[in-house]
Amino acid sequence: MSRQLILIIEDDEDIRELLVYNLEKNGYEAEAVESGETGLVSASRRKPGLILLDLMLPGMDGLSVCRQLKAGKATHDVPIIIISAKGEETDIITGLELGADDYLAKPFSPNILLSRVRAVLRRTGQTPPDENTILMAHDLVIDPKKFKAMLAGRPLDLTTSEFRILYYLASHQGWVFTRYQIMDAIRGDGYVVTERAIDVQIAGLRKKLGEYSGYIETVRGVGYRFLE
Amino acid sequence: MSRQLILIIEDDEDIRELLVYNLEKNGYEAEAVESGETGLVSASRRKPGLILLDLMLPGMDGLSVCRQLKAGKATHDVPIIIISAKGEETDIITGLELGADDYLAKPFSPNILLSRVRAVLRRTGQTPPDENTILMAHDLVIDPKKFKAMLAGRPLDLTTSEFRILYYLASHQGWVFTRYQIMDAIRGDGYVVTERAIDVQIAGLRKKLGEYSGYIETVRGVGYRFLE
DNA sequence: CACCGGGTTAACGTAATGTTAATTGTTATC
DNA sequence: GATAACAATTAACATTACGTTAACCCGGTG
Repeated sequence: MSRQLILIIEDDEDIRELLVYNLEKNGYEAEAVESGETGLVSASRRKPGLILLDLMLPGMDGLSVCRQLKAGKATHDVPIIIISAKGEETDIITGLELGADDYLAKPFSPNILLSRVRAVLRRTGQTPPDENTILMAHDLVIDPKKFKAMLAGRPLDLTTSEFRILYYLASHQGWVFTRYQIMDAIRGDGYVVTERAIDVQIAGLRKKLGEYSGYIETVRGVGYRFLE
Repeated sequence: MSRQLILIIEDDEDIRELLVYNLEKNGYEAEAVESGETGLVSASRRKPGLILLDLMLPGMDGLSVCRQLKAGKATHDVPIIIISAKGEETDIITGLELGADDYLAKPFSPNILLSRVRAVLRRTGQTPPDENTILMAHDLVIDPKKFKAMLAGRPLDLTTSEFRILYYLASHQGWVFTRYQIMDAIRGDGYVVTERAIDVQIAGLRKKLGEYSGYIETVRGVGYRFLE
């Protein structure tokens, strides 16, 4: 395998240099651009093995870039690590839902950066990315374009919210999300509900999953996760 | 990296010389002062890599020195090892809670001294992990995003509190924590419980760690620490 | 308007977890 | 080796978090 190219989309020059320096020192090839627009061009031209994407960009914002990358034929299976400042929780969640693989909170140390990079590359290297944005997890197939989910071959009749919850959880298998993270993801920022409301949704989902209800695990004191 | 400077604040001349001698013999640069006041000045001037601080000082007492060091902009991330005579366990605990990294009970052997010094210096060289980095320690892997801990390849079934304690301790290997520091870390500041309550949690953890229960060491009279 | 599907809440039972207090075991010190 | 201090352990008890049901709310639609 040739050296991995990592594309950095980040407007802050210091951070850009820090990233390039550390990645190159560790044997990666790094290219840095400072705007979302050039990032998109570069991504489809050079097909990097990984993209580090700042969410806070002047002009075209990070989330749009993320969306476009995931929509582009040439780039939709390039893994993305989101870089974000603190207090951008909602954006991180949206980013993850859009298909980002991980995130990195500023400020971060070189060590953390590298371990994340390695982890993502290891993960995505093993499982060659699938054709569409269709998500497959165990016996579950979720097609966000058609808004349809199939379980072991039979279609699942889900409400919109149920679908979104399932998609959100399943798109990050094994990760635990708090009830409020889930709510943010499906209803938008700061939507206020009782914790029980989420439980009820989960209960509905599980009922429809039938014998596969175990796909959604509850993590006591924390939240829920999709089985890994 | 240049030679590490170690600042010693200790009024007893014999001990001071013993320390300087042993440290210099092992390649460290050592500076010794005999009062808290001069210690503070020297600390902010020369920015040592480590401070050895006697708690029993004439004039300004050691705990105040510790507090000031931790309050000072230039010195607050310099690691501190407390030196104390026996029977000052209360002071050790306050010192640790003020932010000291470790302690050394008099009388101590050169070997112990050096191993503590090395341990602290090694630790401070590495960047502390943030809330969601995967942690690896010995045969233990802890993934806070998945809320999952693996021990020698097998998943550990922990309660939330156990998980938090383990993560907290393991993310600062070798660090001694008082029972209340541990509680503060997992339940939030000022949560009130009996000391025994923490012991019980630790006991549960150790049981689940099985043959690896030794990962959590008890430090008599002080608290607990994760094996280094 | 009345109905319907989807979503939320409130109430309550239950299982899991955490805490206490009492007992036993261990370690350090004289 | 006796004593005191501390830590581990146990079992009873208290608390918390989750799951579930049923009632309610709301917007859309016949």
